[in-house]
Amino acid sequence: MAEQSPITPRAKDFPEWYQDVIRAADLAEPAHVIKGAMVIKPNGYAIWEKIQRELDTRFKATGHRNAYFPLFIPESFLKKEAEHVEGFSPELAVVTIGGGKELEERYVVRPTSETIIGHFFAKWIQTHRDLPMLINQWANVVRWEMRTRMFLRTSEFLWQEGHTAHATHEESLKETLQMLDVYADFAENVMAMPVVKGRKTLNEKFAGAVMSYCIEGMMQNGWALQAGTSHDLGQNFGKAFDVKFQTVEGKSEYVWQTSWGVSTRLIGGLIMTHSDDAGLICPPKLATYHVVIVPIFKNDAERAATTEVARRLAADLKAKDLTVVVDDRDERPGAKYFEWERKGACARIEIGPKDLEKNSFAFKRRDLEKKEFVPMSGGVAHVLAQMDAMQGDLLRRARAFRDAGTKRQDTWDGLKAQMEGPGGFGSAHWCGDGKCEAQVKEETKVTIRCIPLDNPQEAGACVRCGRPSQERVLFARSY
RNA sequence: CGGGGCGUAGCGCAGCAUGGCUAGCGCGCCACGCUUGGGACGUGGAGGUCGCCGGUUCGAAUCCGGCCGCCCCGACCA
Repeated sequence: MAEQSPITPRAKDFPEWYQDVIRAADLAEPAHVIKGAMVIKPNGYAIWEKIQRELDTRFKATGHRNAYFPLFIPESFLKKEAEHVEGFSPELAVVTIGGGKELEERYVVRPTSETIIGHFFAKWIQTHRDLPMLINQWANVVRWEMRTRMFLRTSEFLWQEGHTAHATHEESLKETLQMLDVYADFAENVMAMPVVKGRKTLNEKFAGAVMSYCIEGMMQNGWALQAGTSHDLGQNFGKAFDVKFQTVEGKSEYVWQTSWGVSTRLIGGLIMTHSDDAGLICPPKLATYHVVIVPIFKNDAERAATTEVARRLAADLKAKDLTVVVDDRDERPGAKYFEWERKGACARIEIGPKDLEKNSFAFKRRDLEKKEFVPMSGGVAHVLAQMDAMQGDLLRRARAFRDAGTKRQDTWDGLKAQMEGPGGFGSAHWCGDGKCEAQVKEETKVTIRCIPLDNPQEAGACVRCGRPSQERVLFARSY
């Protein structure tokens, strides 16, 4: 009776569990009045803000500068790169009327900004001295989706898109891989989400790119999540938008470009990597609430005493840059515990009459079962140490899960059995033929997530057709 | 775009095949009391143009017609 809207257990229905966690933690809700759209609520947006701050710092540290380009893109721009328009046209929102009048040229609501940025790069870049051009944009984009899932796929989403131009392919490729490393480092060290860095197959690459690279994570249901992409655009957009520069030798050449992005989808990945049946679990580096302190009392005198100590401890913790809430609402303690667990507070501290006597407090980490009693004297240090420990433990646990879910498969039957059963990553040989890849997808809904970078080269036979192969790729169901 | 479902209080639903008086229930919300070391309880209370438009009828949440919207399942995607 006490429980309001229970969270569906993961084992029973994973997608339902996912929605429940988002609702229980008050991260977001479907907009309902707009098809496929969502409202990111303060608890969810706070996570995005931390993601932004961390990434933005890393982008700046690698020499990039932020800029902002228009939301609307002339439809003709999209059409300048053949593969690009073909890839995106099914999911475009198009503006046909402005100010009550039919537009002379229709505007596309950006699904991504390569084209409009290409247009401006052409104006901004004249000589090799203007290169490299290193730009990032924080923006919203719209892709008209049939199938929506909160954070993972909505018709409008928030993201960051880096766009750079270089004098040589060597340089642009280096940039592409550098940003992939930035993403991977961020995913693991901030989100505590282990990822595989890899190269996309030609079927899976970005429309208009020469080669796409990605980081892939494994969610708790064994599905893969593409958490970030970095594209080597070659000279495709340079040629489409006539982005030329004069070389040192005085010759005119097209620039070599890259683009790379991560989106609010990361929040979905965060949820599906760490959370449990009790609700959200968030690594301290991204958590909205680090510590919640609940005073325990039986009468007004105890209330005053425990609340006073709770406030003092809260102040000490806040001084160490932790986000702390003293929950002194007139509710039963148990109800508060469940609420903060749902919302993903990293730790809970209880301070009751017995603690005042012993000059200690009760400490419970969100990701661990046990509750421990900590002397008030070293209390702050203990909490700080536990935040670090939790950050590390979450990554270790997620990595162990990912590794256990990654299996070498040398036969088609073996791979199929894994994909139809527990899922996870199937590491298997592939001949490199897109037809084989398509066949696999047709039969099992499984796709090649990536060809891991630094892949060991070994002789083998394609798991589908038996033709010779030099390396293994990762197969998985994906979002 | 094909298949299915739904629209009644903030949320979840009942009521509707057989029209009828003042439209119910659970949770949540507000007030007061009592409680507070893992989801308490009592009493009182607020809250609805029944998705929209039209029709049938003395009378429509309920029957008929149209429209709109959203969700879920399939082909595409960060």
